[in-house]
Amino acid sequence: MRSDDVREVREISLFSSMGEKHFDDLLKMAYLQGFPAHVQLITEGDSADFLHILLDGTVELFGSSNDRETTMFIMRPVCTFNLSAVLEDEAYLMSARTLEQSRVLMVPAENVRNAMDADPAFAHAMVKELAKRYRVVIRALKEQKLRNGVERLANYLLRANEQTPEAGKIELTEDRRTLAALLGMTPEYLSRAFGKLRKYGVEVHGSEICLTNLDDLNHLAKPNPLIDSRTM
Amino acid sequence: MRSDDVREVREISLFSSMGEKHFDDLLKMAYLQGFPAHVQLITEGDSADFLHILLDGTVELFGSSNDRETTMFIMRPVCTFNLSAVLEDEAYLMSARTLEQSRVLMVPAENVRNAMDADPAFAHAMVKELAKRYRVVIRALKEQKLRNGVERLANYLLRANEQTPEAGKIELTEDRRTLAALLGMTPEYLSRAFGKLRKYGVEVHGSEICLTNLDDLNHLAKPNPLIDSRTM
DNA sequence: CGAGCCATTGACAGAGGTCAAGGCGTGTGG
DNA sequence: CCACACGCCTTGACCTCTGTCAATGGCTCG
Repeated sequence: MRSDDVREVREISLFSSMGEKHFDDLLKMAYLQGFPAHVQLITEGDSADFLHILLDGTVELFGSSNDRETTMFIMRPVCTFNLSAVLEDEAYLMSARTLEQSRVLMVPAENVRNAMDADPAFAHAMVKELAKRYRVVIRALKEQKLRNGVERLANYLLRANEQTPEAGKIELTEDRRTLAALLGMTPEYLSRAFGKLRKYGVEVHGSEICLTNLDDLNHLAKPNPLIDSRTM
Repeated sequence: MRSDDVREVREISLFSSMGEKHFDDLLKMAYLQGFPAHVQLITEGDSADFLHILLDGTVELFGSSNDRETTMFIMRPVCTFNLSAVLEDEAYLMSARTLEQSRVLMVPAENVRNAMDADPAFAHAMVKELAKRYRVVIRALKEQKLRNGVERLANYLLRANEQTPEAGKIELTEDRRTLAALLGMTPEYLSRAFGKLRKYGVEVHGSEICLTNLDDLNHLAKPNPLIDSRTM
């Protein structure tokens, strides 16, 4: 790794509090690699050789079974993925692919486990990261079991609206197919779900969505902080 | 806590490797409490004051939103629950109730966080526990998104069959309502799902289920180790 | 023996998936 | 520059999955 990169990595919160020596050991044999869009980084079932840390770009975590596939999460920097597989020294449970050009730091799993044992500050940061991820998954499972498709879309739009610069105007960053899989439905049904939201003030113009009646939309979606406060 | 209880708790794997002093500190102000069946232990949204460790009995974790409720997990000893809320010092994301008479160790959240910082062996055990729980949830989310109701039931039966003493003969431990909620469906649909499995050799006699044609059932269920290997 | 809870069943309705067709934008090669 | 192909999104028709509501019957427990 270039020394510029090392400095950059050093500063992200996962590593900033760890000891110098342990940090150097951790990055031994680590790669900081750039990938184009639509490259598969991880295949579920493979043994967890590296902890991946997304520094730039977008990565999709997805799962497959029996010729079906579903998007589990869309990851944006800075975050780790498949940390639990590394800690447990087991197979990855999710596959990963880039959705756009991305930079990923790949740290050998062995190094991570050693650093956890050697450096309490790093262990602490990893625990925080893992606990945070855990809560994201619990929220996703609750959403999947407690809401129907239209409600999931409505709440997704309301969450996106929280993070948008201009309130009421959302720019969808993922294509329809990916969004549908993330929300747990087919692209066809997603189209219809948008249709059903029209009378709640949701206007669709390609990847730009306008919310013109937040009261009605909130009334339909009934957002719940124990499901929707997802700081990912 | 009685000294008998302390000895018993000391031996469970979460605590066995930690230092004597840290163990004593951890259990300060801790309660080991027995509960009858059908008692609510935790309400989602409350702040996480205690780490709960199930020593005997059965506990159901469930989530609610908008007048709906769903069973998230059925916990059997020995295991922790709502660990992530304790580590993050945030609100519980799931409620908990006993399904049968149970004994639960309740450790003040503050003590857990202190012990994590003070005792690397304990921190290590907590990380393992958290990583294990994380993987259970990921599997549950994959199952929910990648399988329909009948397939979820079929795979549930196959998993139960793995842990039963007499192969092909399963004793269901939860009532139909709870099983249905765990599998993400209504009790009525669960009944019909059992009906659909009849021609795959699934015979229902109350809480006892016989699997008389494992080949056909496997062919329908298509179990997948990345979803079904759930050691909970 | 009756009240009440639970599981099942039937009839029906709505949610959501599948398949096929068509429109629209984009890129490419002639 | 245009024609065409291709991929993506949408729409319609249709069907399956799943939920709702009501009725029934078995079971437990007073």
